[in-house]
Amino acid sequence: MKEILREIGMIARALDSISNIEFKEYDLAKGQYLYLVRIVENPGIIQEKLAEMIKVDRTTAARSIKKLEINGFIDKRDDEHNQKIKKLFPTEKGERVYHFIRRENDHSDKVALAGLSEEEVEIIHVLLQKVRKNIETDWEYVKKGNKRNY
Amino acid sequence: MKEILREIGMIARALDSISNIEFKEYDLAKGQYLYLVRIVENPGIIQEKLAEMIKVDRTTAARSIKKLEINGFIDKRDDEHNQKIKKLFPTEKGERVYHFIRRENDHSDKVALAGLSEEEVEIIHVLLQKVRKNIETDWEYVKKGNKRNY
DNA sequence: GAGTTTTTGTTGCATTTGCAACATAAACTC
DNA sequence: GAGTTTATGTTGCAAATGCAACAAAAACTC
Repeated sequence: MKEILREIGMIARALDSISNIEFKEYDLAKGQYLYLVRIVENPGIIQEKLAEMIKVDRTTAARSIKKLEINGFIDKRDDEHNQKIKKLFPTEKGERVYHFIRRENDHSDKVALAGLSEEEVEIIHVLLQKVRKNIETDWEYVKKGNKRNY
Repeated sequence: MKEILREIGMIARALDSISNIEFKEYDLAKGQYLYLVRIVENPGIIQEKLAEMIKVDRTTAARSIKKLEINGFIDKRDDEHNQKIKKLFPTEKGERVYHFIRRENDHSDKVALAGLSEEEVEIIHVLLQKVRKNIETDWEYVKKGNKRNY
């Protein structure tokens, strides 16, 4: 069995660690950059969907988002037709910081992909998307309290 | 810029989340499976190296390992020639649980790689190793307090 | 081999994380 | 449309996480 997932774990932890260190400069606490980029790119998204998108616990997302709001990076707005949901939008400050996050993330992407040809980048991208889709099915299944069989 | 790293982050969080839920059955707390598998596969490793291998903060590793010891999954042994280091070894209980972890991890690998051909699995494996090597350089650099330029 | 730097390990503290458990609006069922 | 189930959001804990700061052994420098 090829240990794909161990490699992925190492890469993800290393990157997350780097980002968290680098974003302290913008007063973003651990993990908050994840939420902010998605809110900027998907304005109006609700936190439940955001948690699914990022693959993080609902309650963790709730608290990170609350903190983003308190610190003025995003706004929560009521929906006209649905009283229950709160749509998320970036503030101007959030938009501004977004550009720094993108710059950093793009740099990390470049570093990570150094030495790969364009075709290889294309291939790994496609394959990773497949892997992600494969695994998110199980994630949702297990998160809902179901038991996998193996 | 291909968003490779975002895919990797999603996959890693989903997998980690699944594993943590599934390993509670064996009284392994969040993240502990990471350390245990590496100790079984690299008996005698010291915690500093383990932290580097996993790509986690030294102090986080220290505490996870302490808990693994308290709960009887591993032993810490003194080195004959070096008073400072403590070598880590699995106990019988640790070895036993290791097999369940491997079974689970192998299953996750299988799920993740469903629909990929053997060649594709080989390719993604090779490419991920390259990416991991690329990024671990930066991780060590930033963890030591250096600043990246971008 | 004295002095310096690096390696390895620890503890204190503030923060994030996530499961359980709850609340209520919305959607669905009959 | 009353009753049930699902979707969305929250709060209370208990635990993991990670930075700062410290300690001491080991390795290096001259």
